[in-house]
Amino acid sequence: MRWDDIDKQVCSVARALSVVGERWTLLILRDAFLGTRRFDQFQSNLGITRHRLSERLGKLVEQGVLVKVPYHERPLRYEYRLTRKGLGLYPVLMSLARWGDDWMDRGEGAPLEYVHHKCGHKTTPVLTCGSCAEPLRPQEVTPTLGPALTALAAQLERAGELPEEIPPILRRSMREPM
Amino acid sequence: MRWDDIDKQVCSVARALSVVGERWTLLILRDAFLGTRRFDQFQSNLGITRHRLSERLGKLVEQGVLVKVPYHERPLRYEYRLTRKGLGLYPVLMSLARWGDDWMDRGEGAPLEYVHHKCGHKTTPVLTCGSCAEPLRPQEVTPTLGPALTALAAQLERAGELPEEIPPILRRSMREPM
DNA sequence: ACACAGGGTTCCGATTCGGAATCAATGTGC
DNA sequence: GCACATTGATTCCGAATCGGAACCCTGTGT
Repeated sequence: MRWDDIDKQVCSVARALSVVGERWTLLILRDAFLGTRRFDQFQSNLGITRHRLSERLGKLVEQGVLVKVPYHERPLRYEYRLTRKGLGLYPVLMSLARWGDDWMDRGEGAPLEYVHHKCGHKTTPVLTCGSCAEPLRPQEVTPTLGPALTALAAQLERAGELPEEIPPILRRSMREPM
Repeated sequence: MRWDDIDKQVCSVARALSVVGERWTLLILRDAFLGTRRFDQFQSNLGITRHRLSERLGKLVEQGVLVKVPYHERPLRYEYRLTRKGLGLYPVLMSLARWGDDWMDRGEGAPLEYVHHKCGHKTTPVLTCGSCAEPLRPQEVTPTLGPALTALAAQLERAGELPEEIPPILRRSMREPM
């Protein structure tokens, strides 16, 4: 399978990665969350080539993750800002940063720390359950078929499909996790 | 800058991506979290080529994200299991999945849902502050220099550096975020 | 008229990817 | 004993992607 076909999969992770899964894209977004907005700032911060940067920014705008906002008329200049969709990637970036802090440290401690305004403390981000607010651990979560896959499964059943025609995501979700 | 040099950056996101930022790697890990363990299962679930899969698995093992555990002697066969380091990526995967559910839906609802054993509810993962347990929003968090960067900054100051020699991450972290 | 800044685009050689075939080490069925 | 399957790793090749550098365009400032 070609990489550009992953967005066709019935899998949210695959679909997310079809937008942010290319080289540099998440680093561009990290910079955006730290306040970078202009083409040249991105370019010199990241050390990405102008060509690649332009390509990635274009795709992110196309996908609604960033918007081009004019900050200067004549000559018309745009800056790139996170949309609500883009801001939604905050947990992804923070989780990556936390994992990097925890597991990729070189003995000098974390590069950045994060102060949470509400409580005034340095924060350690934790993924919690939206229902009970407990930390979410992989061993304590069971994936089940959601609407999209139940529909698909029913459809296949009506068609009287053979086992080997079950799409990967269904096969996967039928096994016991972890 | 070449992509394989990003692990040299003083940035946790960059370091994390040097391990999990290549094509397919996060999809392999998604499968691992759903219970996939054997080479051929990964291969047929993902539709990745054997060559690429072997390469990616090798790197993940090298980096300590997966371990090869023998599940059959003679012929010696290994399966790939998540280590503690690998399990630490759960928030990254869940956040990606949630973002995909929220923003990449095609009108059929989520592919998978997740039941949390503790509370018995379908869970929506939320990133919260480890200190005050409130949801963590980008606007309410200020990044500050951590140990690694304060040390670096002090070092540069002693050397009496010129502004343009300030490394990207420092330049970034000096600007006002968002 | 000339240099400069911001924001790209074009071109080219190098790297990586995808697909398919091949190899290899052990079994298993008959 | 021999064909065959399993579980991978390895090789080869054409296609796609990447990295580096040069070039372009619009407007400004002098």
